[in-house]
Amino acid sequence: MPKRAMKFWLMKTEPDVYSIEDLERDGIEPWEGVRNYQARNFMREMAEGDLVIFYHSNAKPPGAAGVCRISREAYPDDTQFDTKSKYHDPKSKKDDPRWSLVEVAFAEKFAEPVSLQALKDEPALEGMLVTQKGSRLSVQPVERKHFKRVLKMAGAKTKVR
DNA sequence: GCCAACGTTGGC
DNA sequence: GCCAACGTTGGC
Repeated sequence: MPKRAMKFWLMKTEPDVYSIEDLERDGIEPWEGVRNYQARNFMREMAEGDLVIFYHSNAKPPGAAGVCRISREAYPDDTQFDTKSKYHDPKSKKDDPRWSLVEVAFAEKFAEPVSLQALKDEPALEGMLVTQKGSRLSVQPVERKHFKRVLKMAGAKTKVR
């Protein structure tokens, strides 16, 4: 079977909790704690090699901080069964896990983050979910043309054809 | 710290 | 199934 075409995503994180610098240090990180069905469903669509804009929310300023890629496709998030975890979900069943995670691998940290304001000000990014008011979704699909534009704005090393 | 947006929960 | 109450996200 041929591999499906690469897809593009955006994942949000608060840099106080987990930043692009943390990922640069760690190399690979299991993306624990997503507890939103829409975000979970997008993670389940991800395949190894997909590229992700690493987005800093609740930052000064908020914006795109770098790039990572999916290094392992979705599997059950163990923290849902851990009563000591803040991500514990008492309603999730071992034989039918409710929450999944993917693993992401560091690709690059932008020399300068591309701020949310800059994303909003770029006409070529019209329609990009993250620029829309009230968009709270922490895992989002990104159109190829939008992804490429963000890379260009960042002067990124990562190249997409 | 405020608050708009929006997802989830639970009573009915 | 409706919807009010509540909780969370995340920009500002």
